Amino acid sequence: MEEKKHMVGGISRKTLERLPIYHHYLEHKLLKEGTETISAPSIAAELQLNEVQVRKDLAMVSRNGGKPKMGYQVTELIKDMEEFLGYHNNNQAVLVGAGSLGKALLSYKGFEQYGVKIVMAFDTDGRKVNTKIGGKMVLPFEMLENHCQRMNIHIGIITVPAQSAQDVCDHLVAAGVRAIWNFAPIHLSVPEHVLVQNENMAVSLAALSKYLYEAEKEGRQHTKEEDD
Amino acid sequence: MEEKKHMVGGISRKTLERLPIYHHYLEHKLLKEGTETISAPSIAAELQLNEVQVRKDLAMVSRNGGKPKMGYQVTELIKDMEEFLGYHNNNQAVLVGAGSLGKALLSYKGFEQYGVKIVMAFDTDGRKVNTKIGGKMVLPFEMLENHCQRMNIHIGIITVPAQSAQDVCDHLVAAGVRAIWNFAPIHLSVPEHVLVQNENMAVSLAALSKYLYEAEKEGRQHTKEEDD
DNA sequence: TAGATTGTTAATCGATTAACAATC
DNA sequence: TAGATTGTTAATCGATTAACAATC
Repeated sequence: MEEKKHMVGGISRKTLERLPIYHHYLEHKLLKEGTETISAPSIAAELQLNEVQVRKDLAMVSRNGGKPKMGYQVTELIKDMEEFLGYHNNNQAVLVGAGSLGKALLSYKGFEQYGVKIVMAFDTDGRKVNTKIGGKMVLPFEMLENHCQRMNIHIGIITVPAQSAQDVCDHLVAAGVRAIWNFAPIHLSVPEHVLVQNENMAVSLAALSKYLYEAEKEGRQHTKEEDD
Repeated sequence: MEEKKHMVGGISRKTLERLPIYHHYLEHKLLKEGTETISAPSIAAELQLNEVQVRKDLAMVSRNGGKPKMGYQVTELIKDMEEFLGYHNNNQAVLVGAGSLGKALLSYKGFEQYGVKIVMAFDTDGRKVNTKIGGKMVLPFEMLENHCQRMNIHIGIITVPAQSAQDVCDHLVAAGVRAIWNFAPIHLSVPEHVLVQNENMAVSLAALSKYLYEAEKEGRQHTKEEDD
């Protein structure tokens, strides 16, 4: 019964994160240069990744594999990646919390390409309710469960403040949502069958800032040593 | 000379990501319950993390450590975390690309708490230039280098489309920026001394969607087996 | 004291990287 | 053929988890 959480369909989360980067690179490369075949080492060099890592990732998704000396057919590789990533899946998602971050996600065009479509939003703020953002209706929060159940929606996005996030989460779960993308900076408690992915914007920037701070501290020390 | 990239000031990236979660939990707990001391095991239980992991993380940031049987002083622990994370650093950042994502980041209140402040934005779109978003001026892109140099800004945020990202990145580097938070879904080439942190919204959602898809596929298989 | 909790050392686990035989 | 590239097995590396002695 126990599943390995970091593996999904035999593929690691890390690989899954790299695939769209390859995909974007390949599409662009193809469009610009019309290259027909490409090798793992050349991708690795371009994206500054390890050769073996790229080879393994590609081996993971490629149906027919590559040919020694030639590499992979670009168009075929792109197709295999899209298939693997579920570009054609058309999963529907709802968003709760039409604040500035919610608005940005509603307006963001990049999701549909990956097979996920945000179909509507919910908010408790009367001024936002019944407006359209990014072409999607913002509905009153009370209608969440009804709509999600009727439309059989399995993905929920939480962009409400921390204090209401758990409540929103509970309603999403009650409405049958199985996967939650959480932007509130708190830990959500959910039943075992529900997936939660946390995304904390502030954390990312804080980490970057901390890195910079430490790097510059080390830099100053080096400079000092050199001055001696 | 070679540095371990995943370590910064002796702390791993993973730990750095967990610290703000502890911080938020502690502040909230303190505010709500007025608890004076807290133990690593109780935090671990609440946040569904491993006990040892929490203990190690806390040992990393805590100045005076905890007392056996008692645990940590909550207020002290909060202070140590803030100190460690650089809440009081007041790093300045600029953002390039005032599209919907850029707007959301400009309006987001959560960054300043972590010691980072976005002070202005740049865009090439004449309709956006000289407006204010989230209280911050949007200036013409041509003024980027001048302003960044004069204000000695070291953090840049890229929220432009993929095709202009490398160009924007080059300008930021030329302007003296040392750390870049990149939302464009491409690999940026930068000099060795510049830190790049990639953030791809679509990838996160794609990964979640893929997980869900696989989980449901497995679920269906189980159901089938049970049906037999 | 007894026992909860700390801090640390050792074992495990996963992901990355290196090494290499197979092959076009 | 020779050599670039693939796919895979083994070694390394980091992060997580387990075990345990120290201590209040």
